[in-house]
Formats: sequence, C-alpha cells, structure tokens
Amino acid sequence: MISPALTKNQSLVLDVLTRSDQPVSAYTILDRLRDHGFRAPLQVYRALEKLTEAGLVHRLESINAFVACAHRNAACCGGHAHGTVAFAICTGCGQATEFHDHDIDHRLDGWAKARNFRPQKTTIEIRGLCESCAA
Amino acid sequence: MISPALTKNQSLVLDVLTRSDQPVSAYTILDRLRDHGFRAPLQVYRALEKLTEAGLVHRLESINAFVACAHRNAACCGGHAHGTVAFAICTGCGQATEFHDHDIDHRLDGWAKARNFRPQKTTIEIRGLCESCAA
DNA sequence: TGGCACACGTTATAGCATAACGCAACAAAC
DNA sequence: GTTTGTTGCGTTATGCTATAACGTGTGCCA
Repeated sequence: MISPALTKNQSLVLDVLTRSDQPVSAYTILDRLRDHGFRAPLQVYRALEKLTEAGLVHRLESINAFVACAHRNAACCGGHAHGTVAFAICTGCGQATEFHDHDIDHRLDGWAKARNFRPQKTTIEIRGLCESCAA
Repeated sequence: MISPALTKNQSLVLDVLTRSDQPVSAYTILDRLRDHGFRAPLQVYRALEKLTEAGLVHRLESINAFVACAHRNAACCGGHAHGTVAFAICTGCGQATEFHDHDIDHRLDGWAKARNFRPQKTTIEIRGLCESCAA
C-alpha cells in the first residue's frame, strides 16, 4: 500500500480527525477548516475519499461520520495491513472504539467464498452504551 | 415480541419492500405510494420506524435503504428471534442477501461483555460483487 | 510543447432525514 | 359520558449529507 504524500487539504482534514476524540461529520470538518480557506463540502469529501482509500480514515456508516484510523502505528494484526475494521459507537457520549477480530473476518470471508461473493468493503458497527454511559 | 396489527401506512410501506427484489430508499417508497395518498417523507419514515422496531424491516446503513426481513418465517436460528442480521450487498446489481452467523454474534457479544459495552443495534454489511456480477 | 493526470475551487443540485405544529381516533379511568 | 393519555396521521418547513458539472492551475514526461 504505497501512498503519495498528503496534499495540503488532505493533511488539514486528517488533522481535524486526529485531534478529535470523537467521530466528526463532513460538514463539521468543513466548519472547522473555514479559517484555513475551506468553503465547500467537496473540498472535504475529496480529501476524505483519498484518506479513506489510503486507510488513514474510516467512515462510520451508521452515523455518517469519519474517524482517523486508531491503529496505523499499532503492531497488532501485522501492522497497518490488518483486515476488516469494526467499531463500537456509544450513543451516549459519541465515542467510537476501533477494534479488529480475526475470527469474524474469517467467518465473513468463509461466507463470501462459499457464495463466490467478492467483498469490496465491509462494515461492522455496534451502537450502544459504553461502560461509563450505561452506568 | 408482541406487535400490534400494522396500520394502513405501515402495511403499504411493507408491501412495497416485500414486492421489491432490492433494497429501496425512503424517497423511492414515497414515490411508489403517491397513488395511495402519500405526500410527505415523514409518512414513510414513521412507518419504517415502526416496522424496523418490529423486526419486519431492516435498514442498510451503508446505502441508506431498506429491505423487508427475509427470515421472518424461517425456521433458522429459532424462528424470528434470531440474533444480529448481516447483509451482503452487490454493488453491481444492487441485490442484498440477508444472513446470520451465530459465531460472529458470539464474538461481538464477547467483545462487548469484556468491556461492559451494552449493544443496542449492530450493523454488519459486506459490499462487493455477487457471483453473477463478478463474472 | 503538447498531452496527460491530478488536485483544486466554485456553483448548483440531488438525496436523505427530522422538527414542530395541529388534528383525529381510540381506549382506559373516573 | 366525559376526561385524559396515547397513538397515528397530515402538512409545512427546515436541516443534514453527498455529488454533478464546470473550469483552473500545476507538474510530469514523452
């Protein structure tokens, strides 16, 4: 997975996501970057597209928001070349926790292979209450 | 899971979904029901909300569309009281295949329990190409 | 130096979802 | 039987999410 250096817009968007402790919507990103010259949604979406392709950012389908990949320096799962990403998203505090599960990957893989289904992108998201918010 | 009888609007919406061989967006449902007096998105969304609560309809988060539950009469997984629903969605032909995997449920459950995370709704969606479309 | 690829900026538009109001029907409680 | 609460319904308006279509500039390299 060789990626070119990030462009200015891509860096700015990634920076917003990295600084945030929660998923951020595209329009929120736009607002946070108005001082840096951002004026239109497409500037955000185009950057997000590249960042997502590069695996630096994940999109949370169930809440239409984006997060920086939490594991790009992690040694787990053989570094950044891991399989499917899963998220637990707290509906209370909004926090999203990224995790990986090899067994689940394997099960889904098995299902797909058995049916000659060729996966492109897999989404696994659990919405619920985190420990703090459930108390 | 005791549900009251469906209202007229709910029946109409469920009927559209049942007849369709593909997921349908809320606005498409609206269009298909204009002849039956539907005029506003909320009429659709309110029906969808109830149907989803009742487990008769599933929402596909990754494509913002809805499908009738494929398994409400099935004997698998102890009838309609099964666990999490998963989907394989073909980006070619648009078809969505519903399936269940007990092992995956179990793994996700285990992850959640270990962290005292209380799941409310879990989304599992594989987008890719079905056998026909991959050929 | 022409052609190509790519990022960018702008305007406009499409698509998805909900807020807030009021009305009507029905059932339980008194 | 009237009150009261609940539920569904219809309407208008609005907000949020995402992309189409156009043109510009820059760097690369054949």
